[in-house]
Amino acid sequence: MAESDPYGFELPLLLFAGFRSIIDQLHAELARQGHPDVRPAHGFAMQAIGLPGVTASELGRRLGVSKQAAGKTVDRLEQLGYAERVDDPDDGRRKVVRLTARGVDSLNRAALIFDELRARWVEALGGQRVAEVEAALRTMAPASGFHLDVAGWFGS
Amino acid sequence: MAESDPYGFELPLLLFAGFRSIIDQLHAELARQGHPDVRPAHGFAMQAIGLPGVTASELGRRLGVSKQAAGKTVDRLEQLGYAERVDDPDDGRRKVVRLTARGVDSLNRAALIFDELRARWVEALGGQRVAEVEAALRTMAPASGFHLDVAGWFGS
DNA sequence: TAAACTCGACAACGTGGTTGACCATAACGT
DNA sequence: ACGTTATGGTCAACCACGTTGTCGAGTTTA
Repeated sequence: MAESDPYGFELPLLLFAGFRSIIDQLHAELARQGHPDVRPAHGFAMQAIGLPGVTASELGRRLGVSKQAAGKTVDRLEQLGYAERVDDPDDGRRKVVRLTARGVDSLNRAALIFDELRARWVEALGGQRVAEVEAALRTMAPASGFHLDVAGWFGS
Repeated sequence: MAESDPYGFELPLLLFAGFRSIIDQLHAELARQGHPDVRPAHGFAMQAIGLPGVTASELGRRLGVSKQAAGKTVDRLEQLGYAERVDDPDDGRRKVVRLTARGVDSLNRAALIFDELRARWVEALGGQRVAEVEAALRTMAPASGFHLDVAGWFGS
């Protein structure tokens, strides 16, 4: 049992608050830099698409959602000008989703902003403490291959 | 600039993975203990309702969403048997949302499970390291009064 | 008492998730 | 070579949860 000092429910709250504060700051800065329409979900989807591009089905697998849901996200990204669908010449069924120049730009900027935000943590806490937090989290919750169906996961 | 070791984008991923892993374990255990239908969003809403109960409008304020959205969440909780609406005798407009016995039970169980999950972190990392993580997060992202419109926030 | 505010509800809509169905195309096993 | 199976993309219907706008009923306040 853990009748230690803090209540156990604080830990998840803090983790979420940390996550949310970083993502909010990212998108505020992204908006300032010419990408006001990107939502968190779009950023994660674009990250999953990557430079080589993917099919909608594969995107669904990476994001942990159905291919139909992935298709809808691609629709949205296409409509916002961040991705495009091109026919695969080698496979008549496939349409490869690729990032547009604008999509790549947003991803590059996001990477820089993330580095900058982490630097602020280092400023406030020291590099060692931030590294310790990361190490602790890596131990308890590997961030590899997790699902990004945040909206659906939390709600319904 | 932060051209240190890890890429900055890993930190938010780790924070989210930590949050999600705790919440997922909580709900797996909650399901095992007789509450299979509670979703994360419901838990947060019930936490915001609390033992004294609130009006839907006030709940919306606490959760950072519109009163209509809060009302829908209450509909859902009512339908699941976790909350009920009772007329306020002192104010003909108000209907106070109160947790049912089942709602209170789920909240009590959740508190115990949260403590237990934190204890697992302490087992794996040591009490001091967990406390340091919490302290770091408290510094960077106070968990007080934040918004729980997770689904809407992440998506649309 | 009249005006202003608040609460709860209804409607319409946007976004993103789900399943189920369907057709076109590839890949595979006789 | 050909029929079966698997895969990819899309359409339709539905659900959950958020939004804004409107409205009637009840309270507060000037």
